[in-house]
Amino acid sequence: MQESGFKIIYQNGEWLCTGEPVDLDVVFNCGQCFRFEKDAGGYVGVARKRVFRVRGIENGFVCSGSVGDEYFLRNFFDLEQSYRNIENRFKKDPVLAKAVEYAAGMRLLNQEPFETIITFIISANNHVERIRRIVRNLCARCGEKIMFEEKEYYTFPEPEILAGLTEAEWREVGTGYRAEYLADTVNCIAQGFDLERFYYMEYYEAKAELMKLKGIGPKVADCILLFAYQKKNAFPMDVWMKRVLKELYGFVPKNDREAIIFSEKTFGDCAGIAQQYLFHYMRSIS
DNA sequence: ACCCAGGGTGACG
DNA sequence: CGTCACCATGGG
Repeated sequence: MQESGFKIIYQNGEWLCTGEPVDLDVVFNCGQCFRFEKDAGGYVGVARKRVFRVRGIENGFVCSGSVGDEYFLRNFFDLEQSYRNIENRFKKDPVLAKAVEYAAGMRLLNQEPFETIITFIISANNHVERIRRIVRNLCARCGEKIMFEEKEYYTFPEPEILAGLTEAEWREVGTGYRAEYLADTVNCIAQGFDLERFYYMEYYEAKAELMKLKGIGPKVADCILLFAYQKKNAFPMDVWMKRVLKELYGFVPKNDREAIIFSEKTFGDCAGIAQQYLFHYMRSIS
């Protein structure tokens, strides 16, 4: 891993994080995270029970609010990893170069596993804006209220809380036919299905293990492994990525397995990061 | 009215 | 192993 050289300074009640250019519009709209909303002063959202505001500055960003400590920022914004270095590597591929140019300043966020699991079960066969609304409904109904800048925000509910929801109540939140999967998976986790082990588990084993949960197939498992467990070779193969392969690389795979093999060969060990640039780029030009 | 969305499940060969 | 209907919801 290439060091990014990020420096974090706490001054005047704010956390200054500088080291590489960061584009918050890309970070929060590239489809990895559904919990941060934009306003005149940047983005505000909740992660790991902390409510905070982020705004972009030259060569970095600034956070204010209940951030807590420096370690949280380093982890959440993946500050140990140099994305400038990755972007330069990706630029050798002419297609990726365009995606990187469009989405420069992207960073993968390290999100909380349980939240990521639930969110991406909801994401299946769904629209980004609708996923946002469903997650917002869920948090407002079951999360803990936190006041910030005179507004209400809600934490993502713990497994024990969501285990109390009936399938009908999951439907009321707007999850549709996924309600059955969600009720089952949440109960499984609340009863002890261990989520910590995936941090240390090898990618393929972790993927197979995650897919034992209802509502988690190959694609959703890859999203969870990429967005929560830092498995940067995980490559979520969704409809947009199939369009990328077909329209930008002229490759039409017979099935998902073939598509993933092509992607591994083309994008290497950081395929998941490449996927994120491509996902954002493909959606923008469609 | 029709098509689509960061797909997964279960049934059937 | 691969294929395929079906799934609830709302926006274009």
